[in-house]
Amino acid sequence: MKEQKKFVEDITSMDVDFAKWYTDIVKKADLIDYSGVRGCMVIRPYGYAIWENIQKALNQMFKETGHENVYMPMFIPESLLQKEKDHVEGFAPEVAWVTHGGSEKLQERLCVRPTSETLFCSHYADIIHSYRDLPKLYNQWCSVVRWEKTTRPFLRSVEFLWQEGHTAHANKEDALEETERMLNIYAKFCEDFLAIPVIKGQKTDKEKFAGAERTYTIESMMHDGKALQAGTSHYFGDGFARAFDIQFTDKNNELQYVHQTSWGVSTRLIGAIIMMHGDNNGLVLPPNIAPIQVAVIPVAMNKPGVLEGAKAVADRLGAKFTVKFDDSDKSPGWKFSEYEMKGIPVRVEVGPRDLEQNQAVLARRDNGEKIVVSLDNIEQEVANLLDTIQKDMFENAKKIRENNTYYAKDFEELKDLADNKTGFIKAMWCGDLACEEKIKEDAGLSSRCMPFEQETITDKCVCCGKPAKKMVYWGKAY
RNA sequence: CGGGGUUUAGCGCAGUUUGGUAGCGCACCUGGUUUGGGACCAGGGGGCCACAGGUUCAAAUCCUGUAACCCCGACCA
Repeated sequence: MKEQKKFVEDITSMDVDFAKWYTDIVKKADLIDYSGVRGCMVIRPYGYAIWENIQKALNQMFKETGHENVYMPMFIPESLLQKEKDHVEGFAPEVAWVTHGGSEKLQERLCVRPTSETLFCSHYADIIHSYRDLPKLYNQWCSVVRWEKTTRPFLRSVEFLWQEGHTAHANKEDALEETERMLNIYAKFCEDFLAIPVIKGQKTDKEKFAGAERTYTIESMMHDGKALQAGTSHYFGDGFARAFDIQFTDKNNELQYVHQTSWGVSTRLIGAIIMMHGDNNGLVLPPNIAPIQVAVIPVAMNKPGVLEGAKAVADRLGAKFTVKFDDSDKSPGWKFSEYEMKGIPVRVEVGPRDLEQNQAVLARRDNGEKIVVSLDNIEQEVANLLDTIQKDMFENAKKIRENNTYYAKDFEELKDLADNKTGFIKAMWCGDLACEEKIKEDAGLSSRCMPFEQETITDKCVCCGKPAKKMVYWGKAY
């Protein structure tokens, strides 16, 4: 961020206390409110509107690739959850249980879904019989519950909103292709809509999803250099199919197990937007996801013609963009700060001087620049500006990531970087769990992913010096 | 789950040391003047001082316990 005048005094500066800055924004931009239940938040209209835009864009991409939306129950009988061993071990520590219905104790307790693999599998076992039934490409939008010990709005809460796709395929190749396809969709969505650059790669066995054979991930880097897993796509092989007995008859009249995938992104993406783009004046939203793209503010609106003139500009822009016209009797300065806090990409000021000269002032949220444009082609000017802002925000985010990405050739370098920098560290790895654990233990870094785009830094593992198998991104994560 | 902190009006806080009428700023309501970076004047409304027990003539204040939230670490979308 360039040196930018700070207009809003009651947001903690991000360089003073990043965590406090984050919670200030989340509250002051009216995204959430805390609720009476520990770790659960009220998502307020403005925050929810961002989520609705995320849903809208992703839903379209899912449907274009043949997926259908469904809804599964929120309760999972204990016996069902128990069916896949790795899966239950991964989730058991953080599930919430329902033990009573009214005053009656239940025969079998029900878990509130932490994720719905087991429900989809049990349903798929019922409805898949023939190769003609495949693939099954289902997705659901819902909330899930994980009894997290420490929580932060959007980044980690006890209940959160997400989408989970669950698909069943006739063979390994189709399933793997689906796993990659969905990861690519997530990556495209993050980059094109959220202006968040991501690194695509595979999780190590230690970090992969409970029950998965492979987990693909998109990893992003926040403003403070810490890593955030923005989305994951899992390949299950036929492990769940065997546990849940999901079989079909193939063309040769032989019984086969299906191969499955699952993939999800959550309201955590909203946290990513905040931490990626926000500044000391508040939220900064990429135009492609902002619930309000343009705020039109009349200045000195009791002067003759001003209110009407400004309203006319707002109406014209409203035909092409989502526009907020604010004719409340707050002072213009108050409105400027308020819409900056809320991250609205473009502000249009219309005052007596402007109307006299057939012009308006456009102010960019991302860098504070103001330009004066003619009213004649203001729609085009605003369209261009929104476009430029979206691109600049992405480029800026990329620069932050580049400036905070390091290389380590040996353990000493790795440790030194871990102690003195926050960011991604690229280093070679032999593939042994022991080394991954040692790096976590001694340097405080977790493996973020083995990127699809591999580089060769050295031929030896950064930890043990044995021959390296993969280049890995390491970092401190949210 | 460890370590620290907080809890008084919608929000942010003072008052607690030394017990004695519940306060300030912002927000809110009414009327008026204003408006190019969080306007001003006047009037007004709003509180079981987190909860439960004690001590006392008297408790926001002292004692005991409980809960919620925040921050920092270990585990996770």
